[in-house]
Amino acid sequence: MTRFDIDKVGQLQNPVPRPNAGSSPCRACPVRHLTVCAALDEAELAQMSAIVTTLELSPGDPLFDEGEPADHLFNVTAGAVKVYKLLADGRRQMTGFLFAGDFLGLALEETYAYSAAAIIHTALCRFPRRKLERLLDKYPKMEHRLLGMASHELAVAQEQMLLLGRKTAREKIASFLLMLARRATQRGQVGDPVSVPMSRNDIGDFLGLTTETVSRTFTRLKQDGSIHLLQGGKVALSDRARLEDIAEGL
Amino acid sequence: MTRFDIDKVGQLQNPVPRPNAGSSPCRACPVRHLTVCAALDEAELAQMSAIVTTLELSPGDPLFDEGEPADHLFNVTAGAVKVYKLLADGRRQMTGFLFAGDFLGLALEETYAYSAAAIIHTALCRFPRRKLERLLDKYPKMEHRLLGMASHELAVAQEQMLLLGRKTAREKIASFLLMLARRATQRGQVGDPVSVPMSRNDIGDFLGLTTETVSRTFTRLKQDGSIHLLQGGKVALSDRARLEDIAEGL
DNA sequence: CGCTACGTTGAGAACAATCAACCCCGGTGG
DNA sequence: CCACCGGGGTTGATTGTTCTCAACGTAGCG
Repeated sequence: MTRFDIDKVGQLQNPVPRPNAGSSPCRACPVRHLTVCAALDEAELAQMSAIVTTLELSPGDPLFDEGEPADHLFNVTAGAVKVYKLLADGRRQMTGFLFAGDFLGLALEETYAYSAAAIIHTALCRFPRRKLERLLDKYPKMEHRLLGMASHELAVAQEQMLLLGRKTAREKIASFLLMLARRATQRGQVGDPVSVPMSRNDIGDFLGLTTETVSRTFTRLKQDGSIHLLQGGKVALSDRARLEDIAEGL
Repeated sequence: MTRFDIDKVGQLQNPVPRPNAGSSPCRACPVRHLTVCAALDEAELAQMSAIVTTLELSPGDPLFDEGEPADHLFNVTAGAVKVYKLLADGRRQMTGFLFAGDFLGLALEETYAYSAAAIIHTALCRFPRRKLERLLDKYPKMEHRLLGMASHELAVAQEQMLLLGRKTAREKIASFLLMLARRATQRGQVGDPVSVPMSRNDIGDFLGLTTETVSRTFTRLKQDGSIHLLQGGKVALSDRARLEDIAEGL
């Protein structure tokens, strides 16, 4: 399937933007308020529009691999992306999941420090790094906003270190579900039956667990009545207070 | 002991700077080339000098705690600092160790998202956040440099997630020693008998291990001939190539 | 000269990993 | 139309790495 399946990407409100379509595709961007571009005025937005192209990915499609020249930065406009690092023997650590409005490529190095691939059908904006950096020089306000985002990413990363280093499987899963719910709410989607579009294996690689342990832990949370597993990768947070307690280690 | 023990802080080349001493204490800063301040011209440096104060900490002294209003940012000029987060029941995750030249407080939020304390005798520069932010508005070049640093921190954090989520105790210790060595070299100190100023417990909380496992793993690496434990918390990397292989999971 | 903090080592327990079987579902092709 | 196949998910049995609990050694400091 190469055609973009709009039904699979619930959050996509508008027709898919085409590469360089119209005078200012960014103006109509459905996720603009969520991301870097929110800070831009008309003139800046026009400049962004001039350098941006859009692309779509099918489930599993790689976006880039660790070590490649980092020629582009991206903004997810719909769908879901996984970001990960690998060890030589294939062990994998997800470093993040990205959804509509999330920015990708903040590490402004010469090569990508991680790999990225689509989880489901996904639409992105792509910015050439060189050109974007030139814009940043011109508009410090954009750089300021980027610093704010990097700063927030850093806080998230530290929270994830706490999870990976010190939480039990049960606490990890609870934290994970609550994080997905919180982020869904932030971008205006439903947070309670929370959408979990990634596989058990992907979740395991995010939480430092195996597929089997993820599956078993879901089962036990279900038996406890803390959650309910629904159709289509949705999870109902039946007892959110309990989940919060579990996530905090109480 | 409240007096600053200069012998314990090998990297301190100059007399300890005093609060607001001289017209421009930053000009004489021994670690200026390592940090944000490297990018500054004379005028900017003078402005930094005007808002900076210095302070010293004894081993174990807290710098700030998670949740406190984030009124200050810091720059370590000598010594070593640990940064960590806690769970309600006392489980602790170090999110980083800071040495001379390292910047602290990049998360520009209203409150600190983590706690920080001195490991050994430590000297720091302290910047009021409000005033520094005003300087950032005025000098985009400084903000640019800060973004670069945040971006680098992000890459380091992702590497640490890989370590915490997917590496064995042995691989974690090897990675840790090599990281300390690399960073010591970068700031111009000796990297081979590498200085390890933090306790086994601190190391464990950084690597997601217990004191005992850290100790046992050191012992096994010593038995293998990969390392030698020396006096004064120094570790000789007897077989660095082997350590590199272990750290990569080979 | 003890006290305390830190480090090391040992024995046993526990949590998660591994190995393996099975189910379910969707897609494919006979 | 249905049998086959493959991927993802669940569950079970067993293993193993790391944790826990405990004892002991050592060094620094009052």
